[in-house]
Amino acid sequence: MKPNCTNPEWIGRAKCAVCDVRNFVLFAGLSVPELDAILQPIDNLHAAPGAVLYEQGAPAPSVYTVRSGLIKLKVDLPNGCQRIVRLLRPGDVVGLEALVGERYHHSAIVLQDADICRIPREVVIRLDQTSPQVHQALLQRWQRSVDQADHFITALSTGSAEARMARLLILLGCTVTDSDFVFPSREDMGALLGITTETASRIVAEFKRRGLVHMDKGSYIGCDQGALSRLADS
Amino acid sequence: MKPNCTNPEWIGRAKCAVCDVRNFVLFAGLSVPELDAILQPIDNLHAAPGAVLYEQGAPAPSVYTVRSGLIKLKVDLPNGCQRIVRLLRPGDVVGLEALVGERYHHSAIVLQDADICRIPREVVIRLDQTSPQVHQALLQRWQRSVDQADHFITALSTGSAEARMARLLILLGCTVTDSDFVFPSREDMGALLGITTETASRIVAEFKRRGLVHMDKGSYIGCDQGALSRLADS
DNA sequence: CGTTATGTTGACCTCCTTCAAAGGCTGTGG
DNA sequence: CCACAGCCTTTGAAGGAGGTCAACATAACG
Repeated sequence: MKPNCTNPEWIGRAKCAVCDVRNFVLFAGLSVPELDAILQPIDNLHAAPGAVLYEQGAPAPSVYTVRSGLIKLKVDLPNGCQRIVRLLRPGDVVGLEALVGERYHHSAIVLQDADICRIPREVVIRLDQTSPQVHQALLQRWQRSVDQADHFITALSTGSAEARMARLLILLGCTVTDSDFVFPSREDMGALLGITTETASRIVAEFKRRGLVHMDKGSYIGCDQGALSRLADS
Repeated sequence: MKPNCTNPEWIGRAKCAVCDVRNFVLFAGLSVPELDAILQPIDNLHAAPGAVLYEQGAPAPSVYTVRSGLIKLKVDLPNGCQRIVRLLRPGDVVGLEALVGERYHHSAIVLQDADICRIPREVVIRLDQTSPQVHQALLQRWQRSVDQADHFITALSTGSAEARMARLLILLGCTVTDSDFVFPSREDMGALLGITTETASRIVAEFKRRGLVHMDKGSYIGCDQGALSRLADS
């Protein structure tokens, strides 16, 4: 068995040179020698749901890239409530604020079994300065964060609770490539959409009754994309 | 009268070397010779409320820096509604997506008399590659966009309409340095907070009755920051 | 001075929250 | 294997917050 990031058994030093997602994550475009020079401080992590990558307000020494799984970025509000402001999926970069600031702005928590690379900020800063490709990729990731935040405003924080839920399911449905996909908890759905847990539960239950989503014992099977899209545009 | 960006009469070629906001906008850190080399294609614009810098989906040739005034970024939703996803103020950069993409993602519209510099994307891209200071400033501006978007999610799209309005007034209150500050229309407030125009009007009227905000014929005078903060944290 | 946008207010009703209780799944220990 | 606790989901009932539609007031403007 050769060490390979795609092997779930293998945790530890990342081998980005043989990493399947290398081509669409941060280091796309680097040559193998370039990669070797910076691989040492990079760690590959496998995290189960509930694992915390970092906490809001904590010192920010590292940036993370998501190789598989699903991560939520959560903000604690002054009144004690919580709001999820982003969902991060394979190819996304987490904690970019580490490159320009001292502390993380959110708490990053694993929602679905995740394979993650942790990269010291100094490594990324140096690469950003020496490699035009990495630099360009970095700008694109930053813009991607902005786009995702905008999507949370326009799609998940606007309109009726039903329409928001339909849009969330469409967003999540895009990730259904592996069959072990599981729904977020109703509580997380509420925090994603700015509604209560009960309302989230009611709407999902109603969708199931209407045949818009199919699931067996909590695990996702499929959904009626057309009907959901119609609800989303209402 | 020497040509100076801070002179409202003077519109046209920007003289960033003598620009008062140079030190806190994009080109901070550049030497005067460096500035001279890239000033030619930069235009200084003075825009009245309602002016459109660019439209959502249009080709994106330029980036803008805000020297004074207030700009809104608006998104048109599939159902015909509109949502404001950001407010941009002096020191902010507008249309960063031009640097990594072909088209603008929002419509940028002037809310309050604005003084703006329009910079061709090629100029910024070149500076980004040649000047470490500009490069660093660019990353910070991008992160700032993310932070502002997050703030729209957590502060202006979460909680009761009353609490959102209080947070919006606090946000706007920070800009009250000049006395010609004017409130956004109730319609814009609704689009900012994800509520209807009528609800926005009701809440503002109620705030005025309760003495939380003071205004004379639509022009802002002052507000009770303490009481607003208490409402915002409810 | 009429005309048109914008702000305000009322009445009604829908949607969502709140509080409460019941049902289901999982793990643990007897 | 069963009993029980704990957590999450579901559902109910009541109330309130906000949307909708309409009328009216006020300011802006030619």
